[in-house]
Amino acid sequence: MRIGELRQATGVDPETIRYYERIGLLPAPVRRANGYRAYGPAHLERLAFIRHCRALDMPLADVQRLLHLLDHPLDDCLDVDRLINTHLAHVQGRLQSLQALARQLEQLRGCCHGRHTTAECGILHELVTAAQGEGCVCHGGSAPNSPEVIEIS
Amino acid sequence: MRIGELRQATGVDPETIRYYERIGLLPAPVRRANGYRAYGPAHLERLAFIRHCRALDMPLADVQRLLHLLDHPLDDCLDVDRLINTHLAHVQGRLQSLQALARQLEQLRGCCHGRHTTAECGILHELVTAAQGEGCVCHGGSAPNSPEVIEIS
DNA sequence: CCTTGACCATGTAGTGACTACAAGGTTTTT
DNA sequence: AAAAACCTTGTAGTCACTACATGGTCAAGG
Repeated sequence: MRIGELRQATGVDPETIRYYERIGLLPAPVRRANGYRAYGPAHLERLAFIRHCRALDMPLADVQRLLHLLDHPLDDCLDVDRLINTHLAHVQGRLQSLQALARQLEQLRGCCHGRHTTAECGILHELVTAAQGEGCVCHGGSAPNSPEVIEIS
Repeated sequence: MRIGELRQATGVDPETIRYYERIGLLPAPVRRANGYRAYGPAHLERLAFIRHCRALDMPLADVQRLLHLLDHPLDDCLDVDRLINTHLAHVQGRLQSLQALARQLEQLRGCCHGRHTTAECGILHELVTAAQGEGCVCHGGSAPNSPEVIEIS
């Protein structure tokens, strides 16, 4: 299959597929006479595996390690267990800080009572005074730093 | 105050402070005779505001907009309300997908029964078959894509 | 006076996981 | 024959920093 057909089958953008190849995550396929990449079912399976791990929010480095373990079936599977546990702890930590975050934002939302100018805006007022006070997240806590939610079709 | 004293006061790294100045988030302060940046209390307040918003996981573009609204007190505060609501919806969405994620990982964790080779590893087996099946996250769902949790001291 | 160390300056490049071009070649469809 | 849809490579942009290289400035100690 060509790269476009692989997209059809997996929903992964060709640019992303080539990116995975560039960083050594997906093995380089053979080429047709015209230079087009020719993928087989093994590529399809591997790409699906990668996307599944990504859907579990694993960093590509972890996916790389899992793929390596898949390729070496005699290795110790304790590594897999450790990796999953570490990742789960990471996710749970982020979950907790996100929950604290949502609570803060919900409180904040109640502060703007639809007045007219930003000078009187309760939210802005809250933000300014909270930034100066001690009881706010940014004085001694940890906070999430996550850009965007991606859609995996 | 010098940039180092501003770090003392806010816990923000000088490199980050200069970065904020470079992208126009923090106004450029006056310079001493030797070229060192000289900050006043207004900078301290503004930087604390930025960090507080960041602790609420707002992207810098949103912080920029809030700072603009702060600088123009006669503007409509409905914009503030909208911004917070949009951001909260975003956070809540990410919270939900993270929860689904944690559940998946917890299930997965139970699949490795400490056997010896990765060929027999239940987790890897689960991951491979799930990637091929229909009932997994990556077939039609959305997944979080967030690198790391930052510490804001 | 000299050195050491801490501080400050600028500019550039790296991170992760893509995404978006630009500039060109190929194949299929109209 | 022309247009469209596809493929190739390479480079640069995203976000919010972070790290480094290279050099200037300043206060304390010997």
